[in-house]
Amino acid sequence: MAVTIKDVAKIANVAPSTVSRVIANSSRISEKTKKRVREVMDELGYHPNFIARSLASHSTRAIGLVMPSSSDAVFQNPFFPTVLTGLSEGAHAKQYALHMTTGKTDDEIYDGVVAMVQGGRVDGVVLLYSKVEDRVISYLKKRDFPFFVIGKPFKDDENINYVDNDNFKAGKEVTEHLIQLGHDRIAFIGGNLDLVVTVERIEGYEKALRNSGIKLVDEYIINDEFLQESGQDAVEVLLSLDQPPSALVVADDLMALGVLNKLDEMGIEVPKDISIVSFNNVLIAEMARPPLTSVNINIFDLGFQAAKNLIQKIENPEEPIKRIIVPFNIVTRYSCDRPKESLV
Amino acid sequence: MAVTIKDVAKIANVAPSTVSRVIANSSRISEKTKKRVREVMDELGYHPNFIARSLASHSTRAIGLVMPSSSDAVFQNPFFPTVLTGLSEGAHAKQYALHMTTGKTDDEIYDGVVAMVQGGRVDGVVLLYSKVEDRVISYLKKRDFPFFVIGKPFKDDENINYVDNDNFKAGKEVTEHLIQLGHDRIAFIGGNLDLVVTVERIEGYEKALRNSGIKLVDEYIINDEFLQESGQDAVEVLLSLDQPPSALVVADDLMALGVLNKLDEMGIEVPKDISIVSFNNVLIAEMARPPLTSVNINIFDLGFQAAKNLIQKIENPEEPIKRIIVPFNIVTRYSCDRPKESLV
DNA sequence: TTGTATGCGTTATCAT
DNA sequence: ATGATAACGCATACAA
Repeated sequence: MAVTIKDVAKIANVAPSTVSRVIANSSRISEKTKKRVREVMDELGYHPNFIARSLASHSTRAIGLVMPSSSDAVFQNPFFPTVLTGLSEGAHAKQYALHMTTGKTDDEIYDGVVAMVQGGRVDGVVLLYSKVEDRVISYLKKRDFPFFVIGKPFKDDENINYVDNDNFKAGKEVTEHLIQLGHDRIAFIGGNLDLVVTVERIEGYEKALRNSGIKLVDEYIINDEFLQESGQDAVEVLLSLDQPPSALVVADDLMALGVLNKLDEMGIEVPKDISIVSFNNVLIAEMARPPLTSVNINIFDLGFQAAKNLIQKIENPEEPIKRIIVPFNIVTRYSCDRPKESLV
Repeated sequence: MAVTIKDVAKIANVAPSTVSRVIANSSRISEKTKKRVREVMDELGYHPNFIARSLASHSTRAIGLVMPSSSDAVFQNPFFPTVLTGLSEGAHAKQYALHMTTGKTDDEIYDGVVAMVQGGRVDGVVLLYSKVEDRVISYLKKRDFPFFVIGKPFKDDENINYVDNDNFKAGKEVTEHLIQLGHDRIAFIGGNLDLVVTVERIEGYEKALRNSGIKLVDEYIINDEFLQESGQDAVEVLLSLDQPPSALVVADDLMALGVLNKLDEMGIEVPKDISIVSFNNVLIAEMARPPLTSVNINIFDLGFQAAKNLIQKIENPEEPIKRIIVPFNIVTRYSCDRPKESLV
């Protein structure tokens, strides 16, 4: 058995409760006693037992992470490690640890969350956006358990804590960027329509077009999974139109890479023949040829803010519902240019 | 407060200990009682408290993950989420959860591990290879705490559980692949020499050359961080040699992407002018232009085996030291060809 | 300022 | 086959 509070107490000639108070740095303990006790702790290599502490104090100093199903494509996206880094630093700053459950199906995930929460393993939960949200969210709400969503929830978003970008605005600005360059045939290649992020970016895109008096073309909007293959398919469809677009708004860098490859295959040059802007600004945006103009959504901050604010909520349950909007900025690289007069 | 074992006991008219036995599905409880107790559990929505259980049973059913420092480049590498997926599935299969600590510096990481272990938060630990290993490993060994390393440890590897590929063999086969195509001016662009993986791949590379009677050229071996920029620098140096190489072995896909970009800039075509093979076979290997021939090291399995075998070790402390070698295979794509007679 | 006693929700050891 | 009771290691209300 490891050294416990009692061992320390015995050697320091104090009561266990005194040791406990020294650990908590209670103001009601004399400095002299503190010093002596601390020396003994060092001497014995004492470390508090988190489990016992949790049981007695009803607080674990751990926050639960609900991942998308591990079979999901999101896992392959560089978005994921980055947001994790942010979460991790946000948690670490307040001495919290991260606790993960995963599952291959939505049911497994749900069960994992329930076990984690009811089992008292965590003090709060962060949901990395995915489709399971519905059940998990309603469960957490019913239990009145502290949680934050990264990305905007499907519904009831006034009553749910979340951290997100202003994706409408991002979609709009990115489209305006292309309009300013002179484009008026702008297509949108997006992700899964079940995701709020996709819908909002499309709406921003449409708003920008409308504001500029450019008429919307239904065929210019294509949605599919956040995968690179779909990027490729989309390109084929778009470029076989009578009036192919001269610019593309692509909802994800990885998809944009697929688009880039397909265009290369077809002998179409970027940005000479067609312009591209994408979202997320992960490493590959920079490494693509040409380097992609991309919206930096500050993925790290998304995670960091989620952790930070969740912990605030945990430590102060009276905190009101919060919706944190992380700013974005467009990182201009070399994938956009003025339109050519004709394409193909 | 949540519903406890006592509440269930009271309503089911049994002792708390009986309920506990029902949860454990003890064979010494009659089916009739089990049924009744279970009904009450469902009725009340009972879920066992992990914390209390852990305290009493000295087992947390959680495994700790030691990440590289979050500022590290590894975090940017797609290797990371994939290995995490493997770990997660391996853990989940045995109903274990994952518990993460991270830190920005090696000291923070070390402290995190100590707190996690001494605090009794986890039953075992998996180290995702990094440079901190030294202190952390010696601490864990001293405490005789169950752990596995992903990747080969720096030293003392006969006494440490690890999961790894045969990187010597991989380096050798990949080089042979190029030799068979007719190359004899083959360079190696590797990662940090502090990493065992780098050293082993180089040794395999050298072995292959020696076996074929090709003499080693010092200038043909360049080592740097696992980053894309270094890939670029390396290319400049290599191609300015009197006898520039006709083929490159690159230790990581991400680096290879940097190499590819640089070559593209210089107007050198792959694989016509120069051939490339790389390692890890992450998504970008497939998405690069041209798609890269890469060594599939089965990253998922690295994680999965680590979790699985660690849990075995936890549940059966008598298990001997294990060294698990995960097989690899070369995935041939379009980045290799026969050498041209002259380059530049 | 410090000590004593009790409880947190389980599991485990004795009994019966 | 089941019940009573003592740990597990710590926090805290109450005493002193």
